[in-house]
Amino acid sequence: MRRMKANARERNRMHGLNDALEGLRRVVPCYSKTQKLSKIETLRLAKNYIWALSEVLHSGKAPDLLSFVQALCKGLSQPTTNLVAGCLQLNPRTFLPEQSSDPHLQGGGSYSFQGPGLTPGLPSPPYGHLDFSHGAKPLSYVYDGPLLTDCSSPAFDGAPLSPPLSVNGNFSSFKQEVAAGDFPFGLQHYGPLLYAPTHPLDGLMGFDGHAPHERNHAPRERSHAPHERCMTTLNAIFHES
DNA sequence: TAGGCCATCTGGTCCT
DNA sequence: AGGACCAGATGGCCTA
Repeated sequence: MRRMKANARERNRMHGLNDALEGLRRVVPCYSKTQKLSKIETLRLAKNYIWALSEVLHSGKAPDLLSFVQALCKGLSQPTTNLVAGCLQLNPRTFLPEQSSDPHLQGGGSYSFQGPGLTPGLPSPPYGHLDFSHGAKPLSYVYDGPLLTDCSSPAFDGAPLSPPLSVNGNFSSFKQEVAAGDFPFGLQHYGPLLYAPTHPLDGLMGFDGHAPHERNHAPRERSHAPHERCMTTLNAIFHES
């Protein structure tokens, strides 16, 4: 009997852990209900995302899109990298050195974006890590197509991405909390690029089409303090640049 | 079929 | 003593 009770507690505990992880999935880039990131990839992407945003805050400058995506993808598996690239409507081959024809990407060298990287002393992921020999590239380098997101149009030439993903899944959980012009983390900087709608929040529905209010969340209290200060700072940074 | 991912069970350890 | 936390083992499911 004690063992059964302990098992039930452990089950509940793990469910709580999974719920928290699902919450994390919703706030990192590329949230999709149909193509869920694995637990480990969710944690890695979250770590990269935090680091990339911190870097933006620290530097006070808006990063170019390629640097940002590279930071996000550092240490991620190839499928997850494809997913992130697909979310941002980029061709992963344009920032994966082993797949690029760019002479700058050949002959080794390390990507100068000193991201979170691998924890010293810990084994490398089995799938390797991104190793860039070039610095940031202008946006036109990575993407020369129409800049408006249209999930129905081919965003890149044949790179496998199934099912099609929308960047709009990103930040979807903030939709109910953020007013127009107050987009989290200043990403309205990329509005014309990433969001087809004119309103910065119009595109926040993920491609699998659930609205945040459909989720079974208890109404959350808005926390104004550090979160909003952060947003304000980042908004200012993106607007200035 | 192998490998990745996951949920669950289980026993050990630590904390209250 | 009981609960929380952790890591190892196991089996199921899915995909390449």
